[in-house]
Parts: sequence; C-alpha cells; structure tokens
Amino acid sequence: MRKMKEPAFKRAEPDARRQSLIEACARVLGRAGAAGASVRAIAQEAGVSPGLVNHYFDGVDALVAAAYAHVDGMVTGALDKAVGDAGPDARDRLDAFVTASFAPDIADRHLLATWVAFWGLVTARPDIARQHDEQYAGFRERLEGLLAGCGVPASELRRAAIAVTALVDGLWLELCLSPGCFAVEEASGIARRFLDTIVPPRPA
Amino acid sequence: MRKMKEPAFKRAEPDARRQSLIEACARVLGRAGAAGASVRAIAQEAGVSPGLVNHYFDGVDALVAAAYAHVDGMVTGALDKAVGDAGPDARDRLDAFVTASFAPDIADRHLLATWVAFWGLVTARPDIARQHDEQYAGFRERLEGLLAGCGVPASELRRAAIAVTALVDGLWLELCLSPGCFAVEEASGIARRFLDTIVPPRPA
DNA sequence: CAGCTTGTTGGACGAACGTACAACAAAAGG
DNA sequence: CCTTTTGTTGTACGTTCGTCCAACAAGCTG
Repeated sequence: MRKMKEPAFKRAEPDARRQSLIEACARVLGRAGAAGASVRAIAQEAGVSPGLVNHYFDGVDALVAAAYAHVDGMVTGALDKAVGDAGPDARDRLDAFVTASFAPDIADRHLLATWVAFWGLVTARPDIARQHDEQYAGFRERLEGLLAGCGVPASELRRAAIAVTALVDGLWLELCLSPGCFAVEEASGIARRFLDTIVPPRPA
Repeated sequence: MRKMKEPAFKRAEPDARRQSLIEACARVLGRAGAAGASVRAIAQEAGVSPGLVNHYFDGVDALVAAAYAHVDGMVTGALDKAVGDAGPDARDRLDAFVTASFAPDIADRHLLATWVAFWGLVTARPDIARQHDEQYAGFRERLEGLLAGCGVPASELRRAAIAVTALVDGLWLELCLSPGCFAVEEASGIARRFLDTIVPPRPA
C-alpha cells in the first residue's frame, strides 16, 4: 500500500479562517471564561498554530470584539427568524421577539461569557466602547420598529425601546447567571405583561 | 538633626488589612479591568508586598469575590440610606430605592468593572455562582419588602420583585456601558413609570 | 531590655503569556 | 515540471504571572 503523504495543513480563504478563529474564541470563552482565552488556547481550539491568531487579528482583544459581533449577529438572526415566523400581526411579532430572547440557546451561560468578556473591554478601550454603542443602538432601533408597528406613538418610541431593552436584558442576564432562580416562562411572562402597559390595546 | 529610623512597614489588624486589600482590588478592577487585576498590581495599589495577597486570600479569584461582596454591601448601604431619607410613605421609599440605583456613584463604570469581573467567575466556579445567587436573593428580598409596603399582593410579590430588579439592572448596566446613550433622569423616570403599573394607586 | 510571636517582606522559581520572525509547504500560474 | 506566492507553521524571546518560603522586623510579653 502506497503511503500517501497527507498535507500537513490546509489553506483556507482568509474570511473562512477568520470565522473559524472567531467561533473557536467564542467556544473557549464559554468554556473557560475570559481568563482562559489566551492566544494559544484559541489557536488549539481552532486546530491551527498559535501564530495564526496574530496574523489575522491585532491581539486577543480584537478577536474577542469580533467574537462579540459574531454572537450578536447570531442572536439578531435568531430573533429576526422568530419575528418572521410569528405571522403578520404586529403584536404577535413583538411578543415573539421578546420570547425568543429567552430561548435556551440564547439565554445561555456560554453566550453570556462572550458578553462578559466584551463588557470587560468596554471600560478600558474607547474603540470597543464605540462598538458597543453601535450594536446596542442597532438592537434598540430594531425594537423601535416593532413597537411602532404596534401603535406606540413616535414621541414615546425612544423611551419605550430603552425600557423594553433594559427589562429584557435584565431578565436575560439573571437567567444566565442564576438559571435556577426563575423559569424561562416567568421571564417571558413578565416581559409580555410589561409590553401590555406600553402598547395600546389591539383594536377589537 | 537626629535620624529617626522609621518602621519599614506597619502591622495591621487582620480584618483591616483584608479590607484594605479588598478596596485596592476594587480600585484596580475599576482602573484596569479584570485583565489588569494581578496579585502584584493589587499589592502595589494597597502599598504592601505581593506576598500578602496570598497570605490573606486563596488566589485572586477569592479576592475578587470578596471585592464584589464589599461593593455590593456599599451599594446596599447607599440604597438603604436613600430609603431611610425618603420619609415614611411607602411609595416614596420605593421610588427612592430605584432612583438611588442610578445615582452617579452607583451607576458608575468603575463599579461595573467589579461586577463584570465577578460575573466572569460565575460561569466557571460553582462556589462563586452560589455566592451570586445568595446576594441576588438578598437584593430581591429587600425589594419585596418595599413592594409589599406599597400594597402589592403577596401572590404577585415574587414576580414583581423579579421584574423590577431586572428593569433596574438593565437600565443600570446600560447606563454604565453607554453613559451618553440616555440620561439618569430618563432611567429613573422609566423605572418609576413601571412601578406605577405594578403598584396599586395610593388611596386618596 | 531580652525574647517571642507573627505579620510582612522580597526574591526565587517554573509556567504561561503575547509577540515576532525565519523557514516551510500548499496551491496557483506558467 | 518548475516557479511564485503566501497562508501556515513552529520556535525562540522577553515579560509577567501565581506560588512559595526563608529571612526579617514590628510590637507584645515578661
């Protein structure tokens, strides 16, 4: 039997390699927290040599920021899908949005780890603080659209979006940190009842 | 002039020394984040030699946990003082509680850093997760007392406390992360309006 | 003042870190 | 098949980390 010399490694498209590093970073963060997210650990998780991390990213911080953006995009995608599946009714779509925020794969400790690692960088690094501002504004903008569809007047839109975002985030955070404290159904129930107080009742 | 030989160091009561290390840890966390909170940095901040940290705490994690407990105690104290200063009316006391949660020295980036560092440990360490559960339960219990005083029925007390805690925490978190996004007055206004929806109106 | 207790020091040690770079090899082009 | 390109490797370097512990000295006791 002829010995086939297998390639020692495979080249990848730069974007694909970046993506695999980002996902490896998110996995390491979920498993070992920010303290364990070293260049070596991430490279090993991605199955590449340590040198590649610095070849694609300017240090671990930039990689964590990219991982945050990636996870944020996944969450946004999941929420958008939930809204799309909810049908045409505006209030149903809004309810689907907040309910999906507490789905098991969203309100998850491993996802929280990426968020926490990112928050840890916001304090010290102005450029990352700006990234947070932008992504947060995007989240609120999306929510404002759903609220407007439910008849929330434009003058109250901003305030309502801030409030709903805060409540959902607070519930989501506590759900991740203390999963046994209250149930997912309680969280979405609380959020929906809150929506009742800021969304005009449906026309009969 | 006689040269007085000053002592090279001063002994301290164990509790006082622990306290000074805890406060130094909180300051370092606020300045440099969890990444910069090394044994050496904390010891230097406290003005002692590095060896003392391991003499009083089992590693940096335990010190961070103690710093979290300390900061949490300070926040609790500030909120209690605000409630005490609010007078006898139950609703005034409840309003004071949530308003004080957004005071400049509470909704502060430097305080958030301690929280974030602690949250980063919750994921990986069961004992620290338990500590979080306990302190969070304490916060909610306190809030339940205020809500009960306002006439919230016992059957809804738990749900209401979870909801208010989540909203306040969500607003507080965003206020720390993006101070320019909305004002403190907006946050407390949102929280108070929410309280109107779960607290029975005052008797005329 | 001498002796004892122990809080405190400060450096030694190995491990792990981020960084940088020369060598290598996979894939593409001629 | 040879050459070129460049994604990838692996290592070496200096730094910083947490841990440990023998030596030191502050302050109490007698």
